[in-house]
Amino acid sequence: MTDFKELDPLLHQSLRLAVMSLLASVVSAEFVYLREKTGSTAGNLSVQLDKLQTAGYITIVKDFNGKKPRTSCAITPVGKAALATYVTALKTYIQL
Amino acid sequence: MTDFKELDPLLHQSLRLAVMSLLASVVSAEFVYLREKTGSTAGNLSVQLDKLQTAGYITIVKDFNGKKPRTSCAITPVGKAALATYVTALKTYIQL
DNA sequence: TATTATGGTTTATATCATAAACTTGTTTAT
DNA sequence: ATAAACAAGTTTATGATATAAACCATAATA
Repeated sequence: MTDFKELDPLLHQSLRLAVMSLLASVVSAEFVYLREKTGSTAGNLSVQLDKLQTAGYITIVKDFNGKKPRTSCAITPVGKAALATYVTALKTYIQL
Repeated sequence: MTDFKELDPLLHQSLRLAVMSLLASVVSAEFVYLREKTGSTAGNLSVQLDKLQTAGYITIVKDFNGKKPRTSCAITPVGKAALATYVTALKTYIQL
């Protein structure tokens, strides 16, 4: 130790990190599922998903499931790489 | 998984986490040492140390080393416990 | 036809992080 | 002796961020 590596500010936020964590292990996940799993409000989730998409960390696809709107999210290779880098950086702060 | 545990907002910030990480493994450390190790500005460090002290996570003692002012910081038991809890919570977000 | 529910988005505000400016005192140069 | 530069911090101004509340659109229900 040490030389603390910079922590990607986009991932260093609990809701966004939780979303990325969830998306890392599945092909894709729906908005409602993410909201329930994270316990977040829909508004907050909507804002944070936008930021992750803008950064290229996830893709968001909207369609309809019958008559209901459906928002599906998936992590991108860029997002996976960023998450891996983030975890590596975290290890310069805490012993895992 | 999962049930993401809440991340102590006081520790979920890079400079404060770096400081706590440094203090966790020593009896005490001086302001200048912490500034150099973290690469932070003095102003930012000053503010963040205050917050950690206010939370009871560290103690700050001021004295003089010859004629120079000296600020020494040490982690408290409360701070150590909070750090341990934080690490545990982090593990609900990332696989270690 | 209201009313409630579903699936979100927009935006207002309060908090936070940070650098810049400042303070207090010391050492060095002139 | 005076001025200039340095050391160790602190204070503050402001820009960015996180979040809940308010809102919108459509669908199902009473």
